[in-house]
Amino acid sequence: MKELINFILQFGKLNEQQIQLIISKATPVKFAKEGYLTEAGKVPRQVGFLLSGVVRFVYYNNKGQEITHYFVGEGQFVTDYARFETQIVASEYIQAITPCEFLMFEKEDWDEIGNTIVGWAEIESKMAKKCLHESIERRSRLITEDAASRYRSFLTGFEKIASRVPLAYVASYLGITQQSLSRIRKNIR
Amino acid sequence: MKELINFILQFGKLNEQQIQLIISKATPVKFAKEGYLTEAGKVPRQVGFLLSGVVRFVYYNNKGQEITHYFVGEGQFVTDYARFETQIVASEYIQAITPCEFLMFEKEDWDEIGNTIVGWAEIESKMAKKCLHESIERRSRLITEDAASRYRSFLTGFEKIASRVPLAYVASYLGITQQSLSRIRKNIR
DNA sequence: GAATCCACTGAACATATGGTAAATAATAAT
DNA sequence: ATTATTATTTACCATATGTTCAGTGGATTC
Repeated sequence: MKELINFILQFGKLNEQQIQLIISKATPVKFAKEGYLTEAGKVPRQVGFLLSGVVRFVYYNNKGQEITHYFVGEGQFVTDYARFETQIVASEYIQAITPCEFLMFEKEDWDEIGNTIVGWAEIESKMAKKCLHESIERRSRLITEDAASRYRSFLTGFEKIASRVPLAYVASYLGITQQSLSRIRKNIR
Repeated sequence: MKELINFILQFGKLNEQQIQLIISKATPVKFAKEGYLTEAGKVPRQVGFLLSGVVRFVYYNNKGQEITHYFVGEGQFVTDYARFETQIVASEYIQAITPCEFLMFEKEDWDEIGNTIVGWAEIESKMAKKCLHESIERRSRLITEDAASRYRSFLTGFEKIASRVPLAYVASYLGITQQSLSRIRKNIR
């Protein structure tokens, strides 16, 4: 629980009562490897705070290609934010790459937290803006760096999880083929 | 003013009093072509709602290359959100590509709006999440589409402003050189 | 209206990455 | 252990895009 609270405290203050409210709504849930936290076509009903394991965000683009667009490791919230909030059918999958442990929040409880804790919307807004900023940075790398240097950025940016992610997913994330990434890895060492 | 209010109403409800508060804080401001709304190294003090003109978001990456990472046309808010909010020194420039007319909000007034209007943080949060979602989509195109098809996406996605943006900026946005874009344009027609 | 500047186009060659197909290596299943 | 399955590496050639350099056309300035 400590990880969860500390994570949130990065974005705003909470008093003891508010912390207790959050904790009271969190349910420990485990996912097996390759389990789906969110599936395209379904409405996301939960947000999870990832305690252990690695997760990827996946979708199929209009050419039917599977794109892994992000990885999340321990110590982050995981959900299809936009669709969770609006309760619209998701367009992406969130899949456990390794076995995962979450602290899970149901939509109703999450809403209660939002309605009860003054300043919660601001906390969420800050989280979203941080994600936005990171997303812009990632796009930037895609434009200005070649695949080898993007792979190096991946290795440092996802240091703790890099070794736990299959190469094919990493290649998709980097925007190259598996074969290219394999070639790059050979030349880097 | 109508454009401004309608834009905000997409993200949440406002009563008449709240609308009046927002209007009372908006100041019309004009920018000449190539003027800077925000400069890297300075703390952004304003948010502008763009009434006419086109603006680009620019930064210099660690290789010193100038990257145009986004365009905004009429009917959108324009600022370095994250830096404006946190009042941290900006890392990017926001530059008028054409002469621009804004409804400008000073930081203090924007804060007052935020503190006065119940539900404002939620509105901002939704705006940020929408931006985040678009940002992810753009990254996706970069990964899965070749330059020609990205250019076509640009033409439709920025239909109203495409013709007003110099080719070099578009090329930078698409992640290719000016020469490549020129070549692509030749082959598309 | 000449001179200057800037945006854009074009061509020739270099290179990174893709596509295809196959060979190994690692992991899981029996 | 053996087999079956999946993940990764390799090799070959095709191609999109980069790089460099030059040229053209349209603005802008004097």
